[in-house]
Parts: sequence; C-alpha cells; structure tokens
Amino acid sequence: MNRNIYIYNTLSLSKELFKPINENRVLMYVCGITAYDLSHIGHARAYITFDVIYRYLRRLGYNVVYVRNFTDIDDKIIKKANEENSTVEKISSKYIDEYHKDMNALYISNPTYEPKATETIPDMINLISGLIKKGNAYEINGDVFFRVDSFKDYGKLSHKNIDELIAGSRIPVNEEKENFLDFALWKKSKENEPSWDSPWGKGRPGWHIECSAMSMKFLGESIDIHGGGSDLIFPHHENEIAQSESYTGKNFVNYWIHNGFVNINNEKMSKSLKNSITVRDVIDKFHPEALRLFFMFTHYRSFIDFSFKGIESAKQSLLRLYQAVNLYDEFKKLIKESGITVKKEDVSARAEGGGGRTPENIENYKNDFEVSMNDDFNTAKAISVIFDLVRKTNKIINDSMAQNVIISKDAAFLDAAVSFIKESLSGVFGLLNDDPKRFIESNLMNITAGGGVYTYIDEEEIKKLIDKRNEFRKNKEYASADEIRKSLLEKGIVLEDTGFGTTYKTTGAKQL
RNA sequence: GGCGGCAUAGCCAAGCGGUAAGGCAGAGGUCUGCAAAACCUUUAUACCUCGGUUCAAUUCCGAGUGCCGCCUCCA
Repeated sequence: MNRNIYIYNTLSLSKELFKPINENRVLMYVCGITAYDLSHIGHARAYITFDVIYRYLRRLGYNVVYVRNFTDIDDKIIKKANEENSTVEKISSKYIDEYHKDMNALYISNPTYEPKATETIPDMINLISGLIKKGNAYEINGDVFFRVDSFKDYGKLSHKNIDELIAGSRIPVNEEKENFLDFALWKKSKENEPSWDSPWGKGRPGWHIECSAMSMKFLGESIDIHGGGSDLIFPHHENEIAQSESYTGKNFVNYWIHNGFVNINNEKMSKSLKNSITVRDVIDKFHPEALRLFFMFTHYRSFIDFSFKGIESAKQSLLRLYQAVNLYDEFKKLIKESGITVKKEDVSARAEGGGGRTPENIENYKNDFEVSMNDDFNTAKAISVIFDLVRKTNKIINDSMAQNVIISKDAAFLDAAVSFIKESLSGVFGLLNDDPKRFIESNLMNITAGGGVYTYIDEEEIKKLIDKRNEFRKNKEYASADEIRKSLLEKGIVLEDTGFGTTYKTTGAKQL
C-alpha cells in the first residue's frame, strides 16, 4: 500500500505530503449539520466527499477516528421551533433522524462518533473560562466574546488580514464588542429559549466553540484532518483555530480540507434563491449511487453544477459499471455450464483468434488508481482507471464468447480485474451496493422521464397492448406487431424485448 | 473595494512543461423477425484572447475578456 498521499491544505493553499500525528492512526473531524431542515445535495456532496476520504484512508490501513457533529442548539432551530410551535429538542431530533435516513440511503458510512453540541456544554464552558483567564475572551452582560486582537495568527486560514476585514465590513458594528470581528463564545439567553447555567449566567453556546470543544473531547488538542464545505473557512474555521490555539497553545489542525460548492444553473444554491434541492428530490427519482458517482466524476474541490441531466448521465455510467460486473458473472456461469475452453498455450491460442491482445498486468491499473487517489483524492482520475478496466474485461469476455476459447493469461487477468473493480468501487466509492442483476432489471423496468419531464402513463392500457403485440409476434405477424410499437412510440413509450420479457420506458419528450 | 477560484470536444470532466484520461450523447459494427438494450470501434491538429519565458506551453509568467465564490448564517 502506497501511503504517499498529497492533500491540498487550505492553510498553505498547496498540496502537502500527508503525515499523521500517529503513524497508523488518523484523527479526523468534519463539521456536521445544523439540524433544522432536510438535507440538501450540498450536504450530500460534503459528506460523500469525506466518506470517500474516510474509506480510502481506512483502505490504506489507517485506523481512522472520525467525528462528525450535530449542531442541535442555534438561532435557526429556535426560530423553527417557534414557527412550528414545537421545541428545540423536538425539531433537532426530528431532523437528525431525517439526516440519518438520507445518509444511510446514500451509503455514507457512520463516523466513529456523532456528538451533539448540547451534550458537550460543560466542555465548552471550561474552554470559555480558560480563554477568559488567559485574556483571550471577555464578558459583557452575560455574553462572552473572543478577543480577535489577542490571537496574532487570526486570518491564517482564510488568508485575510484583519484591517481589510474591518474596512470591507458589511455588517453594522455591535457597539458592545471591543472589535467588530470579535465573535460570541457564549450568548445570554432570552426568555423562553433553552439555556444552561454558566459562570456568566443562563445562556447558550455560540456556534464556533462547539466544534473546538467536541474536537478536543473526542480527538485531543491536535488533530490531523478537519473538514467541511468551503463556506466554513471564514469565519467558522478561522474562529475555531483562534479559540483552540489560544486555549491550548498548540497547533489545532494539521490539514484543513474543504470541498467545493454545489451550484444550480451556475449559481450558488441557497434558500434565499429558492433553488435548493434536497437529497430526497434526487433519490426519489434516481438511484442514490447515481448521485455518488455524479460527485466522483468531479474533483471534490471544484464547483459542481447540479442538473438532472448530469445525474442522468451519471446513472448511465453507473449502469455500465453494473453491466460489466454482470457480464462477468454470466460469463463465469457459461464457462462452468457449457464449454468455453481455457487454453493454456497462449501463443497458439492468440494466433487462433486472441486478437493479438498484449497480456495485461493488473498491477499497473492498481497502481494508477492509487496514484490518482493519493493525489489529493482525485476520484475523477481514479474512476477513469476503472472504466478503462471495464472496457478491457468486456472485450476479453466478448472475444472469448465469440471464439469459444479463453487463454489462461486473459482468464487470470479477467478474474483479478473484476475483483479489483468490485472491491474499489464498493470499498472506496461506496458504489455497487446492489445485486447487479437486480439493478439492471429494475433499471430497464424503471419508468424514467428523462430530463425531469413527467409523463402520465396508463399502465394497464400499455400492458394490454404489449400482450397483444406479443401475440402477433408469436404468430409472426410482424407488421401488426410493429404497428402497436409504433403507435406507442408516438405517445412517448419505448418498447424493449429483453431476455425477461417486453418492458417499456418513456422518452420523456411527449405527454400522453 | 480586499482576497480567491474557474475558462479543455455537442454536454460533463481529468491532465498542468514533452505534444490531449474517462463518462454521457452522436456515428459505424456485432447480435436480434425488425428494433431496443448490451458489447466493440470511433469522436479535440488554435485546450478563452493577446503577449512573454523555453529546444518545447493547454500546462509557467504578464495583460485582457467572461463567469463564479468568500468578505453576513450556510456543506
């Protein structure tokens, strides 16, 4: 296993050789959601990105301790609770449940720990007290703020300088604070808000402090990787650094990893633009793995423009992957049952019709795959290695079936290749969770309206017509059979005669 | 205003100093009553423009154009 991973570090804005603090253990923290609404595809991208990183590091033999938190106390949750005449606790636990459903549906593996902010309040209070003692924070009437001026490295992650931040300020200065950049560590609670006792009276934690507290509680004062969406760089992660490093005097995080945003029509997805798409919107219509693969095709740091057309394309690619694995399974069955001969004499076999193929070495592909993943988790490149392999295995199988013979070197390569395909797709990318045969069949049966156009279909009527047409076909009355197919096509229904009967799908272009 | 990112075939997207991965769509072929599906083959000789460095640039540097993000809660 080649562990020379290069990771793009937001701190240095460059790729750095990854060296974990402990030789065989990786400490990783990823900022989770604020639980007040259904997860959107931006969340999906973030957590799929880190899921792949998590899976890959484990595959390289690292023992990864992975923490992904929940923010279950915050302004937005309080607002939602008020709107729905509910409680903060009920709202957050509801959306945590929904989130888990989505994560499971997307085959995102469970982190080692999933702490909630509200379970870590005492740790936060300790942290804040320590910061006050050290002069890094101050209290004003029950609120506690972090004194940004006290941390000389402020801005090192987002590469901003404090003076310019002040000059470019878009928000009104809070007169109470010493400096408008100072951020809340502890907020005095208002009436009817959840609150906790603290040395500064009843209140609740500010947002940033929770991640520092949870990271330190579960992983220690210094960790290897801290990740999240690129929108968290400033101010959230910048603030985390300030708090944590002021408190411990140690380096908080060695590698900061941030994933790029999901755009809709080339614009940022946001609630205010009313263009946000939930995970449910996608997986109601497409296989969850299509979303995963859609993300894998683009490097995690790039923007990605979401469209159902793109998912459709990814779905087709996914089908190709399943088809390849299925073809192999069928082929193995064929070898067993009927007689495809495995020839040992490579030279003569190839002369007879092996196609002059040069024997392949699976190690080259494995190496290319690893080198790609080691280069800042370049999944797009790694997946292209897999597709190369797919073409090779399909070809070997096709040639062998046509000639009724397979040379032993090809047979060995084929076995090794398919097992690598399966293992890397499922192990690293989290794909191929379904049985290939089932996946393919359900896909052909699937009534898809391409491009997001829904079509009304009278299923009974179509089934009757299909039966009628098959009668004609049995009697070799092909003209009448074609007539039925043609009439359905005009309504946007495509018939397909497959090995397991006649199926149909819609073109999505026409309305019934 | 400050900081940062991006611009590669019809679409999506890797590559980032040695002459363009991969996917989708399209075309041709194999198979099939015909089709479809599947599989194979095929698809970039100005890599936004103009300069520069170099034996060599899509890749580095400079200028320009066009998109986008952060600077406010946000994955």
